[in-house]
Amino acid sequence: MKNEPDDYSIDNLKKDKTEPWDGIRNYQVRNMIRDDMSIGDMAFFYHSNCDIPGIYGLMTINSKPYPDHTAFNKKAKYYDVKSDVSKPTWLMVDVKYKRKLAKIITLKKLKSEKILSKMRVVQKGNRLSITEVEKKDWEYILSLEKK
DNA sequence: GCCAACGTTGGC
DNA sequence: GCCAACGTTGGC
Repeated sequence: MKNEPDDYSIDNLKKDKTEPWDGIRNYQVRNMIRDDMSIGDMAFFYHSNCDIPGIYGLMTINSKPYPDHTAFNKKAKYYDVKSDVSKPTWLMVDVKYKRKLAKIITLKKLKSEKILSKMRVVQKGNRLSITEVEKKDWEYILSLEKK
């Protein structure tokens, strides 16, 4: 799950413990939140659009999907006039801090690993802020932390 | 800051 | 329903 550290980083989450992952305004990602996420699922916290893009920490999904109320707030950055309170377009989940990685797994590193080349996050033109991680890739990435 | 890639919008 | 124009993402 990507976020810009200038906006909200792994250190912010460490301090806050849990946080609503709001601001998703992409249908593919919305569907992933709606259909594919369960409480207790693990996720990587990825820093994007920064000096060193990559995986910085681990967190867990800590809620069921629920309406992203920031879409109803005219003053919010991600206000969406088309999302109706009675039938919300956008959803979010709460995430819970687990730990920071001992070593940042950089995007550069991910790209250099042939075995991970099928991961969406390393593919050209991928713009999804949340992408699925297969179990084998998850485990392989965690093994890189210890190298 | 540049720009490729992609999603969304809206005229037709 | 097509597609040009525009906006956004995010690596570099």
